[in-house]
Amino acid sequence: MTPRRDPRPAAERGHSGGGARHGGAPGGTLTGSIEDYLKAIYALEELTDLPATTSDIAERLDIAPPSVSGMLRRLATRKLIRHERYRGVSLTPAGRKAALKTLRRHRVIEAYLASVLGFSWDTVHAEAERLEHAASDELIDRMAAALGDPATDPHGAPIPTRDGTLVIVPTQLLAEQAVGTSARVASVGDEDGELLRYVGSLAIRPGAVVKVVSRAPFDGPLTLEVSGSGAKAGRTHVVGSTVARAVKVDKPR
Amino acid sequence: MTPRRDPRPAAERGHSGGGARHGGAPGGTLTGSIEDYLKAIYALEELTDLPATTSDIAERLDIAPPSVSGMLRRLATRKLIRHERYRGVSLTPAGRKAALKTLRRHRVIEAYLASVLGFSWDTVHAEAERLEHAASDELIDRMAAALGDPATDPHGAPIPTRDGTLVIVPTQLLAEQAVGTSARVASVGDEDGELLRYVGSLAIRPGAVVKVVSRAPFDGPLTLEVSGSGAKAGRTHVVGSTVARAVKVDKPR
DNA sequence: CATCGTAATTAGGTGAACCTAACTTTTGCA
DNA sequence: TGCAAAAGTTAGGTTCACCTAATTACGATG
Repeated sequence: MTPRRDPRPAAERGHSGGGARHGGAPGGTLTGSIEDYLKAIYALEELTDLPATTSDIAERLDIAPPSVSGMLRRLATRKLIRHERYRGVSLTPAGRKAALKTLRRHRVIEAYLASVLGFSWDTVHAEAERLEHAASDELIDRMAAALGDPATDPHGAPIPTRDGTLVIVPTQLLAEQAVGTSARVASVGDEDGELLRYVGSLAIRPGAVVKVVSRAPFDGPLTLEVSGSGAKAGRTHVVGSTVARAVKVDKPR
Repeated sequence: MTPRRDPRPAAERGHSGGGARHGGAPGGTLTGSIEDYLKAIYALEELTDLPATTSDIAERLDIAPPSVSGMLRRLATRKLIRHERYRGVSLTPAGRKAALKTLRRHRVIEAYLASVLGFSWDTVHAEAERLEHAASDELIDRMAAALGDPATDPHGAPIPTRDGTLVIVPTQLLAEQAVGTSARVASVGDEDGELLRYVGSLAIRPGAVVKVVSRAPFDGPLTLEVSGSGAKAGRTHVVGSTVARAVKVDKPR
């Protein structure tokens, strides 16, 4: 029960304000905040294949644009992003690596919570969002190992490997499937819990096979028919055009 | 994949600096920092049955005394402690409740990491120290349930229940046992990983029965003999006077 | 090609949680 | 009982990550 901490000259302890207070940060020296920015920039780059813009990042993180500008300067100083003033930002290799590491943390945690601890897929995101900044590499690896190193999280999103590789299986938006064809749902957006509860109730989840019955123009809603033999099989439902990504199938497996 | 966050008038978002940025804090509205202070104050009160002093808190948290003074003022404002200037601090019922909640988080996490994910008892403390501020009540309860609501953590410390009750089994320091008597180890301090590896290697852990062979005066080291039938049984070892708490036994169970 | 709207930045500010240096209160001891 | 050492507090400063208001750059359009 003896505390007896190290008697460093006190000038060398927590010293710098706010952020990560305890020395034992999980990954490198990145604060949760920085990890969130990198994740957002990564996601935006993925989405558009173009440099992420200040206002997109701001909207995504629910932060005012000037705050983003300031943080981008810091990230550029740390060599995590390239930033051309008034243009946009893109991740450096170091930044991408950090982003993928955080993404791995997030998705491993989601998978573990859902598989082992019985969390529903609409609640894992919020929980993972906080835990991903506190969990050590060791913990993440043990959770992943306990699941047999899963390839995807509960929403179907691929989990980057320990060495930072992300296997991207090409998918299309369900809305991009030809009307009348069947497709196997690959993934569903993970952030909107309400949406997840809704599509879950329709049995639209990764692995489900659905047929696109009709599609309204201009990104309008889709009408889907759930295939297979479940209780919900054969029912048709109307959903938004961006709910899920999918791969075409010939025979419903 | 549509982010589309709430378009509040922007004056109502993260607004206040540093601390907990996203609204979804796990417990109440307490930051990790505040929880750490309350835990420390609780531990010091337990230890001495007297109000905790500024410098004790400072030493325990490895923070300069003036920083503690400042934080104590904030904690008093929030009605979590009572603070008499130049005297000391004691927890209010609200503060004690918050401290016990954090203690529960910490110990449930330790127990889970050790039992389910195979962490060694000398590494769980550091991991729990970070996770306890990020885990939701839901997660803690599910982890506890997965273990059948354990009564103690891997170091033998009691785990407060969901409703904030802490069952205290009276124990004495091993050093306080009469020489020649046997005692069952109840708990070992959880913070010092190196110490834990050492006493672990001697098979001194909760449940182990040891005999106090001799004791040097003035809180000097103890000589112990490990009872039972393990590989280490019968060996004698010399350890510090504060390594473990124990209860006397007549027949080694 | 001037202008106007939007996006991005700079300027200046806040609160949290830390720090050191200087000062005050308490306490232990001659 | 008096006074010095120890403990605690105040004063003033830093960094971080946010904010609003004001300004500047860009790019589309008449």
